[in-house]
Amino acid sequence: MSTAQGARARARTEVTAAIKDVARRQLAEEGAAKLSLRAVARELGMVSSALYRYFPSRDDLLTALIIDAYDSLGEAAEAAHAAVPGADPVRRWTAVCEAVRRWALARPHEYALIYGSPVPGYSAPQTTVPAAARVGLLLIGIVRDAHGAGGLTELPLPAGLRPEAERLAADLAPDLPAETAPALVAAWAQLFGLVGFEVFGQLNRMVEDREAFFRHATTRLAASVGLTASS
Amino acid sequence: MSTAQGARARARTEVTAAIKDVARRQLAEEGAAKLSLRAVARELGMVSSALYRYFPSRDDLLTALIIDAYDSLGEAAEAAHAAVPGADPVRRWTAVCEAVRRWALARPHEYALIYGSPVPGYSAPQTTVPAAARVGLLLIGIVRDAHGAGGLTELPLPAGLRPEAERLAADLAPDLPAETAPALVAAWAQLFGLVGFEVFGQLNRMVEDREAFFRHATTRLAASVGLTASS
DNA sequence: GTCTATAACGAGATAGAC
DNA sequence: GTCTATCTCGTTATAGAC
Repeated sequence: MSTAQGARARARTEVTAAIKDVARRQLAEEGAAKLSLRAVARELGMVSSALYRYFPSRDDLLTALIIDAYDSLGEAAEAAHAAVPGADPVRRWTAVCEAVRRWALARPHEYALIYGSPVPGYSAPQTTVPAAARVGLLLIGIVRDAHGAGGLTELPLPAGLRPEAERLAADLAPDLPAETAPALVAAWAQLFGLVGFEVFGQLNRMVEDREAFFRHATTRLAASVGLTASS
Repeated sequence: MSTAQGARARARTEVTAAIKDVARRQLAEEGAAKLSLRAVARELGMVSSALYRYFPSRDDLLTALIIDAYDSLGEAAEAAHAAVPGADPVRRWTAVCEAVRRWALARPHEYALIYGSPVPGYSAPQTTVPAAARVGLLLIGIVRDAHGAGGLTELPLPAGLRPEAERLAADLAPDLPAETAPALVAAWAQLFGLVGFEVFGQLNRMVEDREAFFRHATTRLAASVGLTASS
């Protein structure tokens, strides 16, 4: 973070990074459930007790890896969003979705860590929330911009969902019409359904041109939250 | 299977079932990655080598659990489908989606086994494919019936996706319009995105009335494959 | 033939004494 | 920080009971 750090502090961040790198490799080979401080220490030529100076417990190391993964994904999504020229919200939406997909395909094990099965015996602390929210906030921002430009389609909202929609909207996007909020949450979950199916192999032997399939599906997702082209 | 089985065969199926029951409990407690033949044997008062009469390897036990889970889910979905009175395809669609959701919420660990992160070092054999396909085939059948009744909405199909759409349609539903096939696969993946987000806790502290949220989202999924009410 | 139990292998994790 | 004794694991060979 800060550029001016003493040699001691720099050494500490370097060792911390090395620990996380090795842990990530173990994640890929054995899965998060078997992540073991001892094995990480062995691979680093350290003794396990030395690791506790950097991470107080295995769960804290896991938490750090989870936050890093969310942040890396969020960064990739934000970079893709920023790189889209023009103001077309559908283009921005699909660019973010594509970035999520590419990130997940490049790092399937980190994807599994944050969007796969929960790790038995581990419960993520609140610390992970801000990093986890980045992609969602980005998607909300796209819809908000489109709404500001007057280009949001109206969406259906059954009477039974109205209370929940208003609660959600108050939490997530008070400036958007209430019916947009559940549509956004649903689209967000559905995006990760599409990505997860590809990353976890459920599309094997079924979809071949995944690029085209995914692009079409996410374009229709954009429509499902009220976005229309070049508004 | 066959009702007329000797005492020997009955004993065998009973022991097989007991092994799987204990294994399922271990799945819930430790996760699939740590499923251990020895621990299962210990809990059954058997010796580990005896299990090899029933399952040639740990992976074969895992495979059996996976197939059972897919079949249990498929059965629940098919029962829900059969219980819907009338011919409204949207009602049938949402009933199947609801059944999938309820099944997953009641058995989160079995859900994780089939739709969560892959088990490290394990690769599912082709034997799992028929059981895994049941929910998908059910959804295809609903759309096919609606199409037969002349009640399918037209769907957009970008030029770039046409070859893939036709390949998919030839594989999955030759009697349906080509543009329906990718929409169906996408809706299928998105359904499990919605379910997975709820089961794995991603909706915690966000969506409260999950019943209403899910119903609305799956109703809109039905529309995304071309279904309309009471056709 | 069908099953269970004993014993063992090689590999890896783990706990504690030093 | 190191070493050792003791656990776990999947899997196999073998011998004996029904």
